[in-house]
Amino acid sequence: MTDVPMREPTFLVLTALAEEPRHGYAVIEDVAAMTGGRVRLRAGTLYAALDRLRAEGLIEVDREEVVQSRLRRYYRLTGAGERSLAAETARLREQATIAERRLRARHTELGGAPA
Amino acid sequence: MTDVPMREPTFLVLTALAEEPRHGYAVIEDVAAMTGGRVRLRAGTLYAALDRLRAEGLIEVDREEVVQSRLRRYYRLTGAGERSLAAETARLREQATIAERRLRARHTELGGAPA
DNA sequence: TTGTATATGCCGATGATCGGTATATGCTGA
DNA sequence: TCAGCATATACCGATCATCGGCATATACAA
Repeated sequence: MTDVPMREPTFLVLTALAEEPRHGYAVIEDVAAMTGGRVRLRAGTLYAALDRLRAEGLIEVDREEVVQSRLRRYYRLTGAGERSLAAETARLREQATIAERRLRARHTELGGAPA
Repeated sequence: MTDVPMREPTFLVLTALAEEPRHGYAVIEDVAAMTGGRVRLRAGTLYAALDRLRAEGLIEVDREEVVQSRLRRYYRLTGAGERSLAAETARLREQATIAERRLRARHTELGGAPA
C-alpha cells in the first residue's frame, strides 16, 4: 500500500506491538515511556489507528481478557506488520543518515558558502 | 511547542536546503535523487511547504535569479531551520534505533514467532 | 505540433491526527 | 462521601499537510 509514509503515532503503535502483544491502553503507556513522555497518544488516535492497522492486516487481535469487568483486547504484529515496520525503520535510518551528513558538512566548512 | 512531528516531504525539503541554497524545482530534483526516485514532490506540496517554512522562519529567501525569462527563487536554511532539522533527525534516529532493537529481538527469541 | 523539461503557483479532496466527550469500574485522599 | 485519577474502549468534529490536478510560460527535441 503505497509508500505513503507512516505518521509518527502509527509508527510508534507498531513499535509498541513489536515488543510483545499489548492492549490499547498499554500501547499508550509504552509509547509514552518510549518517547520519554513526549508523545501521549490520544484515545481517538490510538483506537482509530488500531482499527486501521487491523483492516490493513498489519496487526491482529491476539486475545481478549476481562480484568475487573473491563475488557482488554490484546493486539500483535502480523508478518506483514513486521515487514512494514522494518521497511519504515530502514527509511527513517537512511533519511536520518543523509540529514546528519549534510548538517555535519555545514559545520565542517571553513568560512565560505560553496559556489 | 511545535511538538508536532514533521511529515516526510517537509523533512526532505529541509534536508535538500541543508546542503546548499536551492530553488523550488532543484529541491524537487534533489529530493527525488536523495530517495532513489521514491519521493517525487508535487508542485503543490513543495511550494506550500516553502511558504509555510518561510512563515515559520525555518527557511528564507537566499536570492532570486532570472534565467531564460524564468524566475528562480533560491531558499536557504535559517539557524532555526538548522536546529529544527537537527532535532527532527535525532528523533528519527532514536525511533529507528528502538524499533530495530525490538525487531531484532523477535528473531533472537528461541522458537521463533508463533504462526 | 506534440511532448518533455524547467519553473512557480492555485485549488479541492483526502485522511491521519488532535482534542474532547461518553461510558464504566476501582482505588486513593481530603 | 465524594472528588479525582487511573484504567479501558470508543465515537465525533475540526484541523491541516499532502495529494493530484490544473494553469501559466519558455526552450528544445522528436
